[in-house]
Amino acid sequence: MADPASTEIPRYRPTDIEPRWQQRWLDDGTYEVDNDKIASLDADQVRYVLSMYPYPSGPAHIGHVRNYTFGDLLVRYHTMNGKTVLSPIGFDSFGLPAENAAIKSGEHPRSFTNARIEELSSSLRRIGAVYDWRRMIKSHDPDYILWNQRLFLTFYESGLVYRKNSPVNWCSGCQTVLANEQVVDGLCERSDDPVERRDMEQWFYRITDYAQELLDDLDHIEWPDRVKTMQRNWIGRSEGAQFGLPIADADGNARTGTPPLEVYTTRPDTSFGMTFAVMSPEHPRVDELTSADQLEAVRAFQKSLDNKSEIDRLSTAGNIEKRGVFTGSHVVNPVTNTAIPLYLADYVLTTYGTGAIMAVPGQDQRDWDFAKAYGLDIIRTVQPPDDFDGEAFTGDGPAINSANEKLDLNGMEVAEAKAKATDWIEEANLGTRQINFRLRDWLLSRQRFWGCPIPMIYCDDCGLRPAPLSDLPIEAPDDVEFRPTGESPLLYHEGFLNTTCPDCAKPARRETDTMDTFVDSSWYFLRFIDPWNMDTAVNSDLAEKFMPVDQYIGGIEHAILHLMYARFFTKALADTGLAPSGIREPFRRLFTQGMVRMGGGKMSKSKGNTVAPEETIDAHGADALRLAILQVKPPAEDVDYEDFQIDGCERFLQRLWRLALPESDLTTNMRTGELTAADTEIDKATHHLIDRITRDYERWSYNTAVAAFMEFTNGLYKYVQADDGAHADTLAFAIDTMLALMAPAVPHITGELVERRQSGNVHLAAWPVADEAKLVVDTVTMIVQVNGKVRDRIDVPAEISDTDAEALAIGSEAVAGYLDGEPKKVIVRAPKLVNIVA
RNA sequence: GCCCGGGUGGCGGAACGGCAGACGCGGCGGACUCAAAAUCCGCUGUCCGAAAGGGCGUGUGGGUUCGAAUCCCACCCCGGGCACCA
Repeated sequence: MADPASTEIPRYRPTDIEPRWQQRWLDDGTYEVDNDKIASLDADQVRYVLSMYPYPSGPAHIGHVRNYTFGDLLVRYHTMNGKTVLSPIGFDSFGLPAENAAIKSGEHPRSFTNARIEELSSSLRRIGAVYDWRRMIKSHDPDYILWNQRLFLTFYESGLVYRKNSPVNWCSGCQTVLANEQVVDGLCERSDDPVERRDMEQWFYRITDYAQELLDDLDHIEWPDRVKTMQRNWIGRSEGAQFGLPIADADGNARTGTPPLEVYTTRPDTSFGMTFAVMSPEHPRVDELTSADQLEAVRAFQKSLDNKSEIDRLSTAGNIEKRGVFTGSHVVNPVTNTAIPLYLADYVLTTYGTGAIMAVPGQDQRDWDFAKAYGLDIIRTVQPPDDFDGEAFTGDGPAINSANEKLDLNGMEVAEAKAKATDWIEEANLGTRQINFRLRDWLLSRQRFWGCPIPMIYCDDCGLRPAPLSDLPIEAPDDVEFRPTGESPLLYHEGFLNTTCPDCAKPARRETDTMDTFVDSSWYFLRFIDPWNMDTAVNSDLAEKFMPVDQYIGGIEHAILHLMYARFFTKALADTGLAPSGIREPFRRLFTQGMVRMGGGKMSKSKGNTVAPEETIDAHGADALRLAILQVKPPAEDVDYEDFQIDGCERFLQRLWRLALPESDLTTNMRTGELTAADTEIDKATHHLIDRITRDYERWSYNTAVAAFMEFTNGLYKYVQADDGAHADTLAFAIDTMLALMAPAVPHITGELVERRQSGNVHLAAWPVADEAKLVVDTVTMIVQVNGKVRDRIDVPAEISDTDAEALAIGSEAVAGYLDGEPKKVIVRAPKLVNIVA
């Protein structure tokens, strides 16, 4: 016999309720922020929550969903806390994949990209993420191109832009430049031709001007320590000395009239152990310093590096024998006054320091390996400890073998020896102390079509000229043909190429390089503040209100490049007057969420292992998917898609629905009147839930928040099914409170249930506040340990004194058997623990 | 190779230096059902034991501590980044 009541209960059908709520959020403009209302608000009433804008690769994959769920939860949470929350969205819409698609299919990247943006926008709406869509920015919007180009020109005027030669990956078969990603095992992924390194004149941003500030300001932002550490290491500040090694003549004496070879070292204290020197194979003085009989070997060595990546070159794996070559020349170690051989080695880079090093095999493992391979001398200048069984010794210890007539370091520890050696180098006029950074200037030119054109003009008479502002935006043309080789169509488009010189009005040609897409993403967060403004790139008044971004959310894979470039842009914009000078950092707090992996590897469009959320949403609903994302792992960690527990989450939402629905079969008979002990328990648990969820949301512990919801719901099921049933008021408060706490996580079902319970719009409701008095616990389970092992548990009053706690523990029968006479020591941590050391 | 993370039951995970394994998945059992599904309730680290109870247990090896998953050192394995994928 079927229960007639149960058939009448409306079922939880996410596909029925979710679209309605999504439409409502759009229609009501709940998450839109009007700039004209911002002026009257205090900074504390305004929040700026931003998830990194996505590259539009098509419909969202599950990695996107994870990212945007975290951000959406925060937007909704802060909104319920009474804040005005700026939550914009945009698309990083320039880039290689659209160009590759164009080469394959002939479809113009613009229409291709716009279609992908539509798909991605639609999936973002379908997961229930809320944005102020009116502020949408696409990197390829003409307006955004215009301001991007204006910023470039302003930086150019300020001396933050320059040109120099730099190597690119060149495919001789395709006659085009390849991205690193397009080089597979040294071959072109399109044509399989070998890829060589070729020098080209390219554009750079002078990010190194900001190296010290980029380093220092890390101390003032709330970012994960690991990201700060990665950025510090990337900037790579080192203190050392730069000095000259005189070129030796045939007799081994310093040659006159030839400038010495400049080297940089962080360990000037080890100079007495310098037994050879090494130049980068690209060093400008290689030709000058190569002897006739070594010329052939040097040329062959240089040639062998054409197809070697920097990672290969810096790697210490592989046989060192083929990684260097003797130049045939010697230089003089100015400290020992002896001639030492000069080599080239692949692991010395022109981009760092002076492009030449002094080699000290005794204290540097790579130099040690090199010395062994080439039969060079090894002199220790730091005494290793007696039990040291390694090769090069890089640790601290007293200096040895380190004295000449004027300088004696022997016996000094490294720091002292370093200071003294540096002083001496300066006094002896050999060189100067020097701070170096590993950070290199930002190469922003790309030999591509689908990017923001660099607004420069080449005139045969006037040279390089900035494009006039009236030309902006300079857009990539629509009538282009993509060649199968991947060459940029800009190189052949006469309409784009031909212009006139802004100075002499003679025919001139446009720059065909476009900007790195990291340029677009380096300031979009500033444009979101007032994307409609056509007077200025950044609305400074509003920027003062909104900036810095209170919470920036994105993948850990952006820990270095994007986040460093955005920090640089923010500082440069402030210094060039384009943004308020006080805004030195873009993102006050950063959260880097882990990646969603598939079969253990990174999920990406290029690997073809993405999972579309659409089917999951159709089958289980967006709320179940959101909940599964929150539940499966701490947000900071990588997660395998296989581990998502959608079924369990959907089941939980069904349980919630059944319990919270006004016509629930579980709540047909409820008590009123006097509260019982059980009611008080539930009430206290409700206040504890408020406390716990608030703290979990604040500390990004969403998986434990979901556990708390499930635990609480299980408790309520027991409560309503108990013999004496639930008290109507207690239960209503418990359920309404939980729905409010869950609203940021699962916005559709909570919106629907609260509306059906006639409790209003949960998303506009105030965030619940716990009653401190109800959080007080009066009884605690005290742990009694003997030698660190748990032997008893005793319920004690929360305010128990140390003396009483100890007496209780010693008197415990369970403990007696483990004690042999007087305890040696008793550690008391009342009321939680007593440890007896027997 | 270098820089940065991570490693806890069958699985995802929880745990201010203080009860290891919350919560979920899976599994097992029970209730309901003619039956099944769904739902509801219970059990579920491992070894010994009928049970009570006890031993062992957080990648491996050492250390600090009254007490270590947590702090330190070394090693192994997995992931991210390495400057033109974004």
